[in-house]
Amino acid sequence: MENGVISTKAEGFLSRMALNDNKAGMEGLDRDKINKIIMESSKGSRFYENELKKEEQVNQRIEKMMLQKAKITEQHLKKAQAQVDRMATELERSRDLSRVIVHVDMDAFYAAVEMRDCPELKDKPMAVGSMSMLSTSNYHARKYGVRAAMPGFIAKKLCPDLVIVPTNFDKYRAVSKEIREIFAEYDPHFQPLSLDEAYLDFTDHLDQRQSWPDTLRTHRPRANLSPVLFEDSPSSSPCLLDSTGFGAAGGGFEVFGKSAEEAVREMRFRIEQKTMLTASAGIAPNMMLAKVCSDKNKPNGQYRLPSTKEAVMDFVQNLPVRKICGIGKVSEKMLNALGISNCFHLSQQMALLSLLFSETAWHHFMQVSLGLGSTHIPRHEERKSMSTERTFREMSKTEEQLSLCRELCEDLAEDLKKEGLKGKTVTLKLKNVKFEVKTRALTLPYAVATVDEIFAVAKDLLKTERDNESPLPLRLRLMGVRISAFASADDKKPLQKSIVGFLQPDKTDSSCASQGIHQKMEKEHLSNHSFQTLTLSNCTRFTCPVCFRLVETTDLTVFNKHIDQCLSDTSRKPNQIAASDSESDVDLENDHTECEVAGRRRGDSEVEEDKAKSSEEMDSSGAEPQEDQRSSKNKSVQMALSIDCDNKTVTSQRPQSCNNKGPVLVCPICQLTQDSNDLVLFNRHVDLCLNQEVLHELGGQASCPINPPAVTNFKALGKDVRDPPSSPPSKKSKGLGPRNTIDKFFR
DNA sequence: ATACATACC
DNA sequence: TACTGGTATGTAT
Repeated sequence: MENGVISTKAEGFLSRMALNDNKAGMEGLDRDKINKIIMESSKGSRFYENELKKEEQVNQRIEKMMLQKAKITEQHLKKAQAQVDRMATELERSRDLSRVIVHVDMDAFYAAVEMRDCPELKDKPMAVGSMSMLSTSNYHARKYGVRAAMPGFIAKKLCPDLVIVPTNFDKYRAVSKEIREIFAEYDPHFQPLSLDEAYLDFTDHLDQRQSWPDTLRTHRPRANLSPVLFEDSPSSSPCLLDSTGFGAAGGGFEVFGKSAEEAVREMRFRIEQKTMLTASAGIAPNMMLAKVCSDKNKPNGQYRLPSTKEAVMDFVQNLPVRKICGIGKVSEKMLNALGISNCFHLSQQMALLSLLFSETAWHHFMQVSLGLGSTHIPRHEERKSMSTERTFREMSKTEEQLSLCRELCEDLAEDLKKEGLKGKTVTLKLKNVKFEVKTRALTLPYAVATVDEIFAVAKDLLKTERDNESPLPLRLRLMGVRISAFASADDKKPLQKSIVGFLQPDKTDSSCASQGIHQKMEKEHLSNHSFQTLTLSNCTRFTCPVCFRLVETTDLTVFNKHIDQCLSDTSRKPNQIAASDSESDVDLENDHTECEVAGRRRGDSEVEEDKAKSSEEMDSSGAEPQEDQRSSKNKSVQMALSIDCDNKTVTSQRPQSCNNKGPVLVCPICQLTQDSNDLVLFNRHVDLCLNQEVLHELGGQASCPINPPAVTNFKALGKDVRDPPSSPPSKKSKGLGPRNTIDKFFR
């Protein structure tokens, strides 16, 4: 409690709105006065009302926790304590103090860049951002309580003279590149956390450094630097304060020592020379501690925590929990409710925490309270999602929402393309004018990347939300689209393996199957191999992956020709695959790019089809041509299968060998258990799955995001498959012609 | 798998 | 007038 989360009764609740002065340059502010202004600026706004609501939720969580706590007996605690102690011993044994981990963080990065480039700003309170939101503020502005994540209009009330500079990301990125070049010299495997921040493992550098001659540790000011950026900086690097001319005349060299502190000081010196911006750093035996340390002497300072257990424990005990990366506003408040405000309390209450928090949470607390953290920096991790979102003034018109949605999908598709990624899960994010946030996601059985594919899903999700909104319209202030579940090598291999297994269930032909596993093949080749396996195991007839017809030949060339034919039919047919492009613009009345996603969660497609079509309707199902509506849904699936080749209904076949499968059929492609034991239906389902996979591999042009139905579920296929959203034909034929593709596929 | 909350910059 | 945008992860269902 002495940490003073709650300092005035006025904010007895609403800790989320109050000033967050847990930040360098914000010590000793008149918090009450500042909070009063913040509250007055916000009160009554929709934002404020929503914060109130969220605050209430947190309070209830805390209440629930306190009730739990009340039920805990001495017995429980004793047992928990024993477990905690055991674990502490275990963790203690794993303590590694041998690494030297550094966390570097540029000081007020965006603001500093702007000040550097506009000297006018240097002695003014300034912030980077807009009237709506600030990204960061300089130290002068922080004295007024102006800080990152505060809206500009409130900042202006706190500090009427505040200058707000718009963000200039390209510039920050350029500076970021410069500092990363320096980081790389100390640790080629450094981990960037953002444009201005990184973890480095200095251990190896320091080892080498011990044998370096002075010359390698000597650096000279390259240019005259302006006076310190921050008038109140506690310290500055030695030897760069010569404002009279070039460097420190003659004696402007500095030889840096061999210690960790010296190496880090050198790195910061070089950053300042190169960018005219200052950085702060923390040096510690692990990442968790290094991060806290870098904040300690901010700005333009560094702090080294010695690599001894005593120093670490001493440091940690006095650490407010809020300083720990991962403990934010809410966790802090929950811990405070238990009388825990620093890490000493944390260690004292560990048994209790183990009973009140999830395993991951209390394990984290445990590590923190022992001063433990990662001692090696994880290698660059692959991204797990990609998203784009936009805030705007109230938007209620369906057509505007749709076209915005499409725009977002376009941006996302473009970004995906840059990184060559495809994902299976599309998530739509909506925030209404009351600041209530909703996310709606759908996972497809295959990865997608194009605008049309993503939009088809996002639009469907949006439509569903709109349909469920009780007093229409949907009044939005933000929309976002995210894609995740990226297709990766890890993802593909087991999948392909299972296809092989499926195709040869009773053959002991291990040579073929194991080839697929042993040979290190690229994704494309892996699938290629699967089809070879298919054809080889079936010797005289090949199944076309596009039209599913059996081709009676032993000659791969002949078979390839057949597939080429099918594929070129695919891209030519104006009414089918390629049809949607010309009308891809959002058009409420004639939106034939609509691709219903089958198997939707609420199972409401039948309901939708019955709905009367209104002029404001996103749904275009009512306007769909009815010619292909079948009395038998079964038949529509067959139609779906035949689309790419011709109009004939084709029954696909599978090797007899799979007829001896047991009664429970699991599709090897989508992994879903099928309800029916009918092998014909089952085969058909697998065909559909395979077809989609393959068509996507062949260039992603030919299919729309349909969930291949379970054998008992044939919803919504007839229409969707015939009228899918697809890439423009021009794009399709470019660079990825059928000929090339197939050659690559089969050779 | 989905939805929502928390956290970080 | 006006309270972000991008990513990861934890928690609950």
